[in-house]
Amino acid sequence: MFPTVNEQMDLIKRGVSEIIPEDDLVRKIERSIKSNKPLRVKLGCDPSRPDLHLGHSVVLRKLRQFQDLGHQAILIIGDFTGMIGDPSGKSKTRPSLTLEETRRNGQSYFEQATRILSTTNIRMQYNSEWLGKMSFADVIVLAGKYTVARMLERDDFTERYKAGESIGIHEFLYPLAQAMDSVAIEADIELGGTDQKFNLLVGRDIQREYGLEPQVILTMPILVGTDGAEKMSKSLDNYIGISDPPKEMYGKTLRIPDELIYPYFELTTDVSHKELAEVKQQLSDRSVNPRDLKRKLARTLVTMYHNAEAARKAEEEFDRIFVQKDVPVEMEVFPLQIQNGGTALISLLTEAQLVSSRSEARRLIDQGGVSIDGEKVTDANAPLPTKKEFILKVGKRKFLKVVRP
RNA sequence: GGGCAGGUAGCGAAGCGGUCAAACGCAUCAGACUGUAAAUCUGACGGCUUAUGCCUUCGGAGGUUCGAAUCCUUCCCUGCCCA
Repeated sequence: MFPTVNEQMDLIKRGVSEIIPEDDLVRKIERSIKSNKPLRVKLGCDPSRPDLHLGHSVVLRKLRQFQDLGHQAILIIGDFTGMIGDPSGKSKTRPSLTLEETRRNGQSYFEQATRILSTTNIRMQYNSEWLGKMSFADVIVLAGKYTVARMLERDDFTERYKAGESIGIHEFLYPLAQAMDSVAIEADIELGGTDQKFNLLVGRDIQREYGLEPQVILTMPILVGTDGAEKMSKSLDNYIGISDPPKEMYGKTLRIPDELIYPYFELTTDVSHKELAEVKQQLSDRSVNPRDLKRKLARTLVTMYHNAEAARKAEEEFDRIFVQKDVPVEMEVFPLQIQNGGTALISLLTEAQLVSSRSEARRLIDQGGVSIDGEKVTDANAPLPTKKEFILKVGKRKFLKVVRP
């Protein structure tokens, strides 16, 4: 029923950053084969930001591989911490989510995750189920199993401590809470990004404390965002969402810096070892225009999350707009209200929400960022064309078809 | 509980009675160049019917002053040291 140990390890090791400890993993797999029992592979999810992007896909894809090998995927929705509200770091005390909201987000997370995961051997659990039942005494007992010194080993704690920044006591509790998830579901393996390494390791210690066999931890590289600098995240707006419409997904991909072409191929697509090596070669000897590799990457991604036809169309549209400098085939239509005065263009820009303030509209016009039917508008007070409809372009890629009633 | 140092625009960080909507850097946006890449250059970067004009901002609330981000009072928040 299960592939052999070697076959399994071969697939599992692909693209991972670390497996700790590797021989324990081998042992667990051997035992799973012998007893014909799937391993429980855990992945924790944060329900406060339910929009999944390629960054999440890296670890989800790894989880999918475990499923394909016949193992059991367990998604833990961290609704408990979501309900408390996590004021850690810079983010001002995040309003706590209600139970309803966490459920809704959890559901949405699940739906998106199953664009990558198989729905057959998957389980989703909310951690409030067990964390919510713990008494204060239970928490103190749990807290007693770890020490401040060990907590401070975590990189970001060390740094913040040295820098004299605040660290809330509850922040020490989160790794422990996460560890309790592993205890509750008796995880065999826990996946996470490399930035999760510490938390995952705490899980091992705490499982041991509760008399369980420690989980094997498996970390995946962190995907750099489209800005080429920071970790991909929605709040930094440097992400490619797995639910992004084809055109957007294609466009965003083509806009990534060249250095990301290889890592993106490696971490977010299924291309074979051979193709990967080829890409690497082509990038280093410049035998292929990096743009073409990027186009291939973009097509691959759109095909994965949509389909080949969508990818073809997205590429066509992209070329149309940016290579031929033409306008999109379809664009949003804005019915023009009756306006008077010479500032109608500014009003139009704000009303259509293409800019956030009138000052911004003026600024854009002054800088040549606005055009009507391909003609740059330089005078903010120029009247709008009187024709029945015209095309407004704002910035590099915002188009609007304006029609008169 | 005591002492000290801080809280300035998305972030970092100047300013310490008028010339401050607030230097500078980063991020961002627009333009040029390109492969809508990178790098580079130019400009913008609180809001308003664009105006050598007005309005709202420098943790909160009061106060002193012709005038406050800058001085005083008080409150809140953060860090460090001592207990």
